[in-house]
Amino acid sequence: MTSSRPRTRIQIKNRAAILDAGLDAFSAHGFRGATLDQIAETAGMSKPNLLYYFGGKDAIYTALLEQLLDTWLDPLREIDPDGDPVTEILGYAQRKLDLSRDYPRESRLFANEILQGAPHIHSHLSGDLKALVDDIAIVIARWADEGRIKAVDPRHLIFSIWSLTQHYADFEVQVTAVLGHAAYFDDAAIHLNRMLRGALEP
Amino acid sequence: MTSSRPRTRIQIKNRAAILDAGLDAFSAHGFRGATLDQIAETAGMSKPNLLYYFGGKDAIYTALLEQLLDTWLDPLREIDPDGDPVTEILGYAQRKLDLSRDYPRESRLFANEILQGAPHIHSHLSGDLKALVDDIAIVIARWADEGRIKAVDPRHLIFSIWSLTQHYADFEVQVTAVLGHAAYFDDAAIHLNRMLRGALEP
DNA sequence: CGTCAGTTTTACCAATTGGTCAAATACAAT
DNA sequence: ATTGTATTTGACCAATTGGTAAAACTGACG
Repeated sequence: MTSSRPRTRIQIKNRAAILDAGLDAFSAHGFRGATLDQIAETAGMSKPNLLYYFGGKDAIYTALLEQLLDTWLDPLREIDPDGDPVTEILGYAQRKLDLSRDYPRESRLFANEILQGAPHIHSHLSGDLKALVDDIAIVIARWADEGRIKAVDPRHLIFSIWSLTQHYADFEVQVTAVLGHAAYFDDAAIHLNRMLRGALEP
Repeated sequence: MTSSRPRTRIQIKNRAAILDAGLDAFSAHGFRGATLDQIAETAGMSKPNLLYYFGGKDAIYTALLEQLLDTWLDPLREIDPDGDPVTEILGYAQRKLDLSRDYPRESRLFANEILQGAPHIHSHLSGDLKALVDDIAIVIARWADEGRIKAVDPRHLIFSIWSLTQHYADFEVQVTAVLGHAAYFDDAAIHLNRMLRGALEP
């Protein structure tokens, strides 16, 4: 087992290297498709050495998922129920798009986990995540009732924002191939802003 | 090697069973994560028997991808440049959503392939797919120029429709967990129709 | 210098994986 | 019934996989 917190500098460094290598592997090949040998090599150490820091493949994967879920929902929590509806929703979409741009591997790790049926985080989805979405949905429903945004299904609006923004990380290869160039996040931001504004402004 | 076309009834049946089992496995675990043993068991035959019909793991995967790409783009081709813009675009989105509902495994297979960097279909993406999107983009750009839909980046609009609709297949577990129930495609259709209409109608 | 926890390496293992081969069996046409 | 082809099986294999055990090394501190 892994001690709850790393102590020495070398532990901090090596655990970070392993998690980074694991993120590479798991986000690209999924849990079963990634191998410890591959992770160890990317991390620049031998497999037994890697296993000195993490109890096993599961431990690396679990650590990555926990670390991810911790920060993944923050943008949603930042929505201000007392703010301007369109500004708040567009701001949330922009923050999610920023996450796709800055943490594409994390986005793909999450996508892989969901694609595989979310075996490791199913309880999180129907627990914490559902509760948070339920809260925000009430706010959005109120905004719609007050006529400050167009009528909309709050939960499906949230799904839409998730899909629209995560797509640019998860399907990066396809987006790049179709566009013929790589730096598309600014254009995506303009497009999503304009499109969502059109969909929301009464 | 596999003969180009199956001949006997038993070949047709067994090849279909293998492809179906392979679709289960590959869509859930990706190429590397799926195993021949697993596919053979699901298909109800021994591994050597399976390998009598397909040259190897790659052959099954490739056959699935080709079969998929063949039909995946059809909805896009059905867009009528001379039709009503909003009707055509909303109709396309609806057809894509129908695909997500009726062929979720195929959608996940595609998502897995892209997540892994599209090693098997990269040339298809920057070839056929790009060419087709380029064509449609011209039509959409004209519609926008003529003021028949709001100003929009045509290619990013297509990405948006892809992400919005495929999300309901690829992230099914998450959608179900957050909603608390499973039959959501009718609601999704209403939501997407309303949202896209708001984003497009001038 | 010696010591001792912290770290790394070498050698290894059992299970799984993709795949082969030849023998055995089912089946269709004569 | 017999023959030739299509199909299936059982035995097997080399490579890879996740993981272990113990020896060897490192470096800070008394």
